[in-house]
Amino acid sequence: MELAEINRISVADQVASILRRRILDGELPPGTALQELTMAASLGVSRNTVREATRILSLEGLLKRNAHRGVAVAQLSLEDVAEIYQLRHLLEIPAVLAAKMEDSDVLTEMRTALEGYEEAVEGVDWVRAVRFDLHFHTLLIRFHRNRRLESFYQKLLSELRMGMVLVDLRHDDPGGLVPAHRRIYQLLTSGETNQCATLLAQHLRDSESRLTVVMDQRIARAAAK
Amino acid sequence: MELAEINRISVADQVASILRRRILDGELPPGTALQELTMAASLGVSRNTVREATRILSLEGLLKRNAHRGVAVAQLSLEDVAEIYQLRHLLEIPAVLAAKMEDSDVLTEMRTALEGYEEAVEGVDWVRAVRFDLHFHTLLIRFHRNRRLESFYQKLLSELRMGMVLVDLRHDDPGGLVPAHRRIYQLLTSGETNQCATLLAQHLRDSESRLTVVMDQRIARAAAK
DNA sequence: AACTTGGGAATTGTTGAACACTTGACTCTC
DNA sequence: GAGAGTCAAGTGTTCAACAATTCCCAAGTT
Repeated sequence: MELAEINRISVADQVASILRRRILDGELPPGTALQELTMAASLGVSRNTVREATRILSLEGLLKRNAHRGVAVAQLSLEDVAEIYQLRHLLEIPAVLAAKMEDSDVLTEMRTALEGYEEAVEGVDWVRAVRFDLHFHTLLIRFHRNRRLESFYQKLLSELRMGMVLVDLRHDDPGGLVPAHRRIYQLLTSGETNQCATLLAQHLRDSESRLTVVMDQRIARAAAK
Repeated sequence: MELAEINRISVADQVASILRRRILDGELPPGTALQELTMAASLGVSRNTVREATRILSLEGLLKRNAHRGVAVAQLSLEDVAEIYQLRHLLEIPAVLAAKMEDSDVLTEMRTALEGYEEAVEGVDWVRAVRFDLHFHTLLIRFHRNRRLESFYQKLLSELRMGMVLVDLRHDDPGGLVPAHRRIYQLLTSGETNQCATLLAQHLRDSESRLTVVMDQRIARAAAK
């Protein structure tokens, strides 16, 4: 039986996926206004279907709806970043502390993510690097073995990613955070979870301040104009 | 200027709210199948609007969509309950540990919730009691001062509430958990957060086992039939 | 010149009807 | 009874229309 990949995904969900990818890859930068009719025409679907898709994405936090004013790609504020990083601490630290020897499946996936990260940095592919960076952290959360938490976390990091792909490369070094990831991975494989947790906390603080600095500059530039 | 409460909520959102209330109050028990046309007619709105509402609720986890098979009120499994309680431990314990003296606003709200809980139990109003019980715990989460976390937690407890309002009263004492809440509140007001955390952990285990027992019985009865 | 005041034009919110497709039950045959 | 064909019911999607709201711009007022 060759029923493998029959298209069982509704059109609305497919549209949502397409838009999600475009937003997360930076094709649709934060603030971009989206028109229902235009999108419907360009995607070859009806307006109703587009509305369903935007409804999905606005509940995910990627789009922002304003009644009668249309939807726009959400824009992270500094408060949003602080909130998200607070949650990252709250959720990632206990995750590594809960890591067990039985979690070798997660560890192998983390190795793959790590290698992808390093390759992307070598190839100067910023979008890909961010994707692998955040995927690595999503895998940390998997130590909790909790599906609801994973999907919540995915949503959180998606919001963050939206802000990160936009940072100007000239103001930050994409590869600067690779060594920290490598050490975290090593400490996990050797079972030194406590040491790993402290390193991770440091890494998160570092990552947050990098993002905050860049966003500060952007905001200052935007205000000056 | 008397603009106070102009209706700025879209019809779809209103429909979603109505359905949400009916589900959480147990009017629509888990497993109930819902038909788009029937709902549209009974609510006096169009089918498209109903579809938007069901989309919202399915993303919240209250409804479950099956392609071409309609939507039904979600049904909690024992695994779901375990997952949710794992998250309650992960999130509520650090919340009370983070409680500060400045959080008196939250404490006064907790007092109100506590009183409502006690009244509901006296009046043998199970639905109201569960609502106040879970609202009390939502307030604990507020110590984190994190809006994203609060909305996630609200969603989690909604799922739980759906299962709790259904428990057969003959198999459980609605008021059994009141004293624990009262003590938690007292320990918070006196700033004994560490002691409060251990009591809370015990309370959560207690609450989980109560729910699990009742659900086990329901499942056994359903299987026997 | 700054401020209001009306129009429209454009866009979203909502409706109703239509049609394609899937599902589930029913019947009919062997 | 088991399997194949049939059909009604319901969902997925589209389309066209209209109502409601916002935005913009020109005209008038002070």
